[in-house]
Order: sequence, then C-alpha cells, then structure tokens
Amino acid sequence: VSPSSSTLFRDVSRANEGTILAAALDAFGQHGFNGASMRDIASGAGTSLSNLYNYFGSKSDLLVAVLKRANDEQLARMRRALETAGPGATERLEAAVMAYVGFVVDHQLAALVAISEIRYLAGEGRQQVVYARDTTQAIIGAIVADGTASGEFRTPYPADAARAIVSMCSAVSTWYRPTGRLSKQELERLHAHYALALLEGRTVDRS
Amino acid sequence: VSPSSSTLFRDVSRANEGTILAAALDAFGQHGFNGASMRDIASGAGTSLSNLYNYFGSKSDLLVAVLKRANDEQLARMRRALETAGPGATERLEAAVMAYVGFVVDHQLAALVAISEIRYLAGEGRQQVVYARDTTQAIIGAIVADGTASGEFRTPYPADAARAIVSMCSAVSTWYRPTGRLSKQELERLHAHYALALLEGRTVDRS
Amino acid sequence: VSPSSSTLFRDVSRANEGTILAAALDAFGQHGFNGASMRDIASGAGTSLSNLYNYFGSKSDLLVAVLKRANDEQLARMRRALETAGPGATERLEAAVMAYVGFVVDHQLAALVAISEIRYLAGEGRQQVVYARDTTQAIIGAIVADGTASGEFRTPYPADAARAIVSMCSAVSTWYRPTGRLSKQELERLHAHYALALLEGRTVDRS
Amino acid sequence: VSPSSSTLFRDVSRANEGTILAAALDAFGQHGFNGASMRDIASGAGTSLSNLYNYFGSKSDLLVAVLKRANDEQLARMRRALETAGPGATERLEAAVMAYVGFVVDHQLAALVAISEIRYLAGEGRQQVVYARDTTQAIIGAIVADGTASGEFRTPYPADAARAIVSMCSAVSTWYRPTGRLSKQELERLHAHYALALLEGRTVDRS
DNA sequence: AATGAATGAGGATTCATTCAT
DNA sequence: AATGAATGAATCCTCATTCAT
Repeated sequence: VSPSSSTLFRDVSRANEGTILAAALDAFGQHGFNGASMRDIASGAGTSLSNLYNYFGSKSDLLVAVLKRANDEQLARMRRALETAGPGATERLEAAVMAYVGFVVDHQLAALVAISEIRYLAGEGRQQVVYARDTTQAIIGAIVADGTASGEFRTPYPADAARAIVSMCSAVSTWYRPTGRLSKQELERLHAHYALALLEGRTVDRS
Repeated sequence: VSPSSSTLFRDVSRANEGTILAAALDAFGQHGFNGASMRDIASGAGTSLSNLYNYFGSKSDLLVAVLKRANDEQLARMRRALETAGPGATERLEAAVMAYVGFVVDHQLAALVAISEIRYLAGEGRQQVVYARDTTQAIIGAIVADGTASGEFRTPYPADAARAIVSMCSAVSTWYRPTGRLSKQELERLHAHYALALLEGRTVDRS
Repeated sequence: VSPSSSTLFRDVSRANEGTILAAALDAFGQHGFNGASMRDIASGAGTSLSNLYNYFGSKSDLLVAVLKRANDEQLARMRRALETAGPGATERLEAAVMAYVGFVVDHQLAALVAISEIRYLAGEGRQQVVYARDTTQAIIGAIVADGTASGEFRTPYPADAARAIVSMCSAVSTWYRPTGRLSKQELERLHAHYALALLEGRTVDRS
Repeated sequence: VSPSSSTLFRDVSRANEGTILAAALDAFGQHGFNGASMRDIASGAGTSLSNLYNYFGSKSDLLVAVLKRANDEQLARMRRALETAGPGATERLEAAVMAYVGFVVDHQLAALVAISEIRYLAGEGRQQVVYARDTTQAIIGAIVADGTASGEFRTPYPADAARAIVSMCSAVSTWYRPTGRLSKQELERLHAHYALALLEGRTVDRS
C-alpha cells in the first residue's frame, strides 16, 4: 500500500475489510470513483479481483463504506473534542474547528474523497453518508446559534456561517501537503481563528 | 441540450465548438470527467461521436477547453469589477468577492467542474488551467496584502486568508440551487461580508 | 477453428492458450496482423473478446507468442535433423534445408506469418523473435562456412549464401498449396538440391 | 516526404497523382496496407484527406496503382536489359537477374510492398498486378527453359528454378540497407552468380 | 474466504468514405 | 481540384460483475 494511504482502515496485512477499504480509499483518492477500477483496488489490497466481492457487494458499496468510516471518525473526533471543551460558544467553536481540521490533516485522502466523490452515490448508501456529513455541519451550526444568542458572535448572517466555515475547512484537503509551511497545529489554530473572525467573535492572537 | 447547461459556450444551433463545449460542461458536471462518456457529449451536442474529434483531439482536450473558458470568464468578471471599484482595499475586496460569487451563481456547473475535475488534467493543459485559477486567487491575495498594509484588515494571518476566502466562495457551486432561500445578490453580499469579517476588517451591516 | 489452422498450438477444445494461439495464427495468416481483429481471433477460438485478455495482454503479445512458438518449433526441427545427420557439410546442409522446408510445408501459415508480420513487432518481444529467426539462419551459415573450409562448397560468395537459401525456402510458404504438383518430400529434396547447387557443391541426382 | 520514399512517382511538389502515390508507397511500406491510413497518406502528400478521393477511388485503388507502377517499372528494366544482352541463356539470365536486383535496390520500398501487400488485393486490380508479377517470373522461366534445352543449365529441376531465383532476389528488399557491406553492383553480380549456380550453369568468378 | 476464467457492455479513439461548398 | 465537416462502423481494450471450483 502506498505511503499516501490512510491508517483509517488498516488492521493487519492479510486481505480483510480494513485492507480492502484502505486500498479503495487510495484508489478513489488518486483516480476518483469512476477513474478507479476494482482491479486497482484488488491489487492494492493484495487480493484477487473476485475476492473483493466476498466483502463488498459492489464498487458503490465500497465507496459507501469508505465514506461512512471517514465521516464516523470525523464526527467522533469532534464529539470527543467537545466533551472536554468548556461551555462557552467561542471555546466550543474553536474545539470543533480544530478537531475538524485535525481530521482533514490526519486523513487528507479520506477527507478529499468525502467531499469529491459523494456525488457518485445514490440510494440508501447516499442517505447514510449525507446524514453523517450534515450532522457534522449541524454541530457547528448549533454552536454558531448558541454563540449568536449569547452575543459572543456578532455576525448578522449566522444562518449560513456554518456552511462557509465547513467549506473553508474541508478545502484544506485539496491543497495540504505534509511538507508545507504550516504544521498540523498551526493549521488547526489558523482555521479556528478564521472561523471565529468570520463569526465576528472576539479573536485573540495566540501566536 | 439540457436545461442545466451553461450559456458560457453556446453560439448557434449547429454542432460547433460552442455547442460541443456546452455539452461537455453538462456531461462533466453531471457525471464527472471519468463518468462522462464521449457518447454523452456527442449526443448532448447533437452530433456524431466521431465528429467530436474534428474539434477536440481528446476528452482531456475537451476538459481543458471547458476549464479554460470558465476560468477566463471568471477572471474577466473579477477584473471588470475591480476596474470600477474604488481604491480602498475594503471596497476592492467586496467587489472581487461579489464578482467571484456572481460567476459561481451564474455558471454553477462550470464553477463546480472547475474545482472538481481539474485533478484529472495533466501536462501542458493542466498548467494553463492551474495558472488561470491561481491568478484569480492571487488577485484576492494582493488585495488582502494591501489592506493589511494599510491597516484596513487586522487579521494576524493574512498570508492564508485568500485561499480560505476562495475556498468558501467556490464551495457555493456545490450546494447552490436557483430555488433556494438566497438570491444571487444576497449570496454576493453574504460572502463579501464573510470575507471582510474573516479578514477582521470593518464590516457594515447593509441588510 | 477453420481447416487452414495449424496444429502447432491446439491442445484441447476449451478456450485455452493453445486454442487462442491457433485462432490468432489463422487470423494473422489470413488477414495480416493489422487486418486481423481481436474479434476474429476470439470467435475463432470460441471465446469472448474480453476473455482473450485473460491470456494475452495485447494483440502484439499474441503475435509474439505465435511467432515464438513457430520459430521454436522450426529451430527444434532443424536441430533434431542435424543430430541424426552425418558429419559432412553436404549431408548436414541437406538435412537442415529439408527440415526447414518440411516445417514450412507442415506449418505453412505459421511460416508465412513469421516472415510477413514480424515487422509489426517492437520492443522486447521483437528481439526475442528476431533472435530465434537469426539463430535458424546462423545454423545454416555455420554449415556453409564449414563446407567452404572443407572444400565441399566451392562458391566464391559463401558469406551471403545462407541468407539466399533461407529466403528461397521461406518463400515456399507464399505459394505452396497442398494440392499442388509437388509433394512435401519432393519439395524438401528440391530445395536441398537447389541449396547445394547454389553453394556449388557436388549435387547428386536422386530423382 | 520522408527520405525513404521512392522516386518512382514524384513529378513536382504540388498534390498530384505522383505525389500521392509516393506518399502511399511510403505509408504502405512503413505500416503495411492495413496499418497505413488514408490520413497518413494525405499528410504525406501534403494535401487533404478528401482530396485523395479526387485521384483514387479507394485505398485499394491506391495500392493497385502503386503496385502496378512498381511492377511495370521492374518489367521495363528487365526488358531493356534483355534487349542489349546477347543471345546465350547464361548472359540473358545474368542480365535479367541483375536488372531485377537493381530494381529492388533502387526501389526497395516498392519492391517490399510488392511482395508484402499484394495479398490484400482482390478483384480486377489484383489480377492486373498478379499478371505483371507473373510475367516477370515467366521471363526468367523462359530463359531457364532455353538454357536447359541448350545444355547451358544442367539442373535436373528446371521447372521450379525460376520461382526460387525470383524469391531469392525479391527477398533482398527485406534486408537491404544502403549503408550495408555490399554495393548495388555487388548485389547484382552476387545474385546473378547464385542464380547461375543454382541452375548448375558454368559460373565464372569475376571478383 | 479465495481464485481464475468468463462475459456483455461500454470505454476512447480511428477508420475509410461521403458530401456540400 | 480542393477542403472541412460529417458519419457509421470498426478498432483495441477495460469495465464491473458472476460463476464454478
């Protein structure tokens, strides 16, 4: 498996669900859903083409599984971060944004696939993935609403801010390079700051 | 041609470059670059499959042409908007962002394809398209730098702000619906406001 | 499989490497490499077009395999014939030429393809095939050199004689018809005689 | 036009029959009849694809024309050579073979196409070309018969000798390189010698 | 679980040829 | 003569998927 593959799925070295999903993520991330072939995935997973179908019923099922795991992990990270965060909307927003960006940096390919390839899903699988994605955004939306009500955020447009913030943070997956100028921590802080500023909250320069 | 097609390319009714590009945009927008077939495009353009190759040497060439026209138009809009804008960084930023969002709304499919499918390009064609995209971002970057120097923008992180703003505005193409709550004008103002707030400029509530 | 197909490759009746190679030989022999289509070959082999690619990666690979098998068989026949031939250059030449012509008659299509279609090969596959062909000619060249040294062959131009002899014998594949005037044995003797005469050896009329 | 093209057809530089035939010869020689495309030929002739059809009705017609001109020229050379040759079978044979080989060297590509691509012809065009080819061989056959009758050639197999000789000489087109060891003159003499030896005539070492 | 063989549909691209101009 | 646009058929090859083992 190439070094760009995520560790979201890997368990051991034999062909199993985790190995296959890791290979699928790699393939979808590098060639897109339609550009990736089941043969690519099979060879990436070190198994035969036909054996893939013992684990996942179709290529779409594979995408669903990849996206669900990614969204679940992202959601879990945000929830974990919010559990230890204080009660104020400002600190909760910062915690949520930092968790979000942290996931994007740690699992860049998964985050990229999550925003790029969701459009190729349909039916029940799509609903599940869309629901997870919307839940993430809704959490930020709730924080925005709280902070607006409490006066911490003074933006006159709170209704659309969560989407703007999520867009900004998701896009990190499209350009981030591990060798880039900014570290993971810096990226987290940077976007927490931008988010707070966008909401017209009281930003503090921590640099 | 389907109703979702843009008017970026259409000239007359016969099969010509414009008609083909409009059909290609439609197909790429609906199924992605790899998911769209040359047959789709040909039938969308009302011509034969083989005749496509009298106009464009390959599917990739078609994508390049689509993206170049889209980026050129977007760039042209931004430049036109800046010509009539005043000298202050705040008003220039607002003008640029509004032009950017206006393009996204007017040519949603083109904007969506521009951010989604550029990854499938390689070689010289890619360079041209990337250059146009980066130019757009650089214009906003320059305004940010000006406004930071003049004290109009007080963000401590001006270096990365342009990318965040562009990400936020581009993402409109992924969710905008003409029948949605916000009109084009409102979307333009909304994002201009967000951008200014993100930069920690002096926002004015115009609502 | 058509009656003109060789028995060089056939093993059993299911679609396997041998059946496919036999069909490929037929197709290449009848329409040439570029004129033969993979569909032709598939239908000749009684399998599906796509299944061909489970056995051979490309049309060129098929040609390589066909030519390699043909050249290998021809080489093997010549070597076998020389093993039982006496030590004199005259008898060795006759044995080699008769084996060569015998192969051409027994596997006319393979011999025809070997001389006609080798030009459509490139890369490593080509080298392998060219090597086998040149080896065959080199064997005759060695006999010519021996016989010239021993005085059995008095031609003043021994250096180019092997090529002339091989050309003459290969060409049998372009005109031979099983129903023709001359039997296989007669053709073998005929060309052995011509070859010996061309070398200015001591010919004996065996007729 | 590439340097390997023959001068059999070229008249002037504009698109005309000669230019087109020269381009066709090049294309057929390099890629074979089925491997060459009308586009190749058009671009080689410096004219448009469709304009080809103002001169020749089809690709096959082009091949017929190429082959006819080549065979006609070869026949003409042989006849010219025989006009100035003495009455003896030996000298006539030498003159004919030398003319034949001379043509092959001077128009290698045409000679190669003549032996390789004739199989792709059918119908009336084929008959014409085959007739010209057989006439060439028949001339040599007649000389062989004469020489056998007169006792100049003592081969016990005169009936098949002409074909063997023509095969040997034609094959020169498959390996000759202008930069090779042997000059045109040497090749002519060499093959005349081989032919005479094959016929068991009285060879003279002229070297 | 695991695999190699098999397949029908479809992929992009090129073909020889025609036609209106 | 000459051309650009147009086309239907065909090209090689890959696709996701199934099945017997």
